[in-house]
Amino acid sequence: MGKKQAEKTLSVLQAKGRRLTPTRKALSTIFDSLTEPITVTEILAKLSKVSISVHKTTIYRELETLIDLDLVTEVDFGDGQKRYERRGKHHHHIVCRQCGRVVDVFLHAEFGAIEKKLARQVAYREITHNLEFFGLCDGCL
Amino acid sequence: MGKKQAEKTLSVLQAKGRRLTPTRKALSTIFDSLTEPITVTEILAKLSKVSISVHKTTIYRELETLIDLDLVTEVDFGDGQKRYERRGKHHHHIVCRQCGRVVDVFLHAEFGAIEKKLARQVAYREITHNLEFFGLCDGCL
DNA sequence: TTCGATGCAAAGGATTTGCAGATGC
DNA sequence: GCATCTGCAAATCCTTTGCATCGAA
Repeated sequence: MGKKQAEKTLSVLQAKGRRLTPTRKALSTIFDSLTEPITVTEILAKLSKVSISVHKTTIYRELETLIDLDLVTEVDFGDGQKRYERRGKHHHHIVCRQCGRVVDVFLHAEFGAIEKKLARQVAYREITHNLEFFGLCDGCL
Repeated sequence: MGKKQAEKTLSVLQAKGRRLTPTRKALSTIFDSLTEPITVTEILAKLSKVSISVHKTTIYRELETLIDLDLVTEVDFGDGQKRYERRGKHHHHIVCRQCGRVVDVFLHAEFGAIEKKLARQVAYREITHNLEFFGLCDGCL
């Protein structure tokens, strides 16, 4: 998926007056290597593998700034921990209930129609949504 | 919406060998009065209003059994606390980002089509989903 | 030098677990 | 009487906050 977006991320950070710390560089690289949303614990593990020891709190704060700058988004699989992925084309995910494997799902057209219909049904505006699918992947069947 | 489903709920509980405790009766009545999914804290507050003092733990355990018996479902608005509502016709919700007001949304037809298309795209089976909408309600605009 | 970044300890909030005592049936 | 319920204390987990120190620019 994304590769070399790390540089772009870092330059945005710099443009916004943030500093290019080692942690920040490493985290950006990690986001490039992802194929699915990642949790804070998983981020710490990956940093550890590269011999970078950072405090949990720092990661939470780092993610907060990345989200503020629209570089990263939060993903909620409803299992009590937040996941994060680099912001890109809007999409959803399907998660295997057994092994947790995640695959991206693109449903632009279909979902656009649903939101339009919804806007006609309810008196709400500026509608957004959170949608995730769950199932059993081929490997687990 | 639901009224007098309390009795049905209680008879199912009884049929499954559960006891009809005061808490259980009161909780069932509360579920009848709901117009939107409720949190554990809100349940405790409602019980308190009827002068019933129950421990938080009991409510968690009670909800667990109600879910096991398919009488109640969990709803996730992604704000860190679970919500519950009596199980009925499958639907979604739209939540006001400002005041939290919740309105039920029914999108059977449309969503059925989406899941079919999804099944063709990915190698996952027994697909379910979690979908909630957010927006600003007319009162808050 | 300066202000953002970081570590550490502690606080918070939701949910879970173990266990002894209470109670519906 | 017995199995289920319940309350209480404590433990977990994830995330946030306060504060003093460190370090990038």
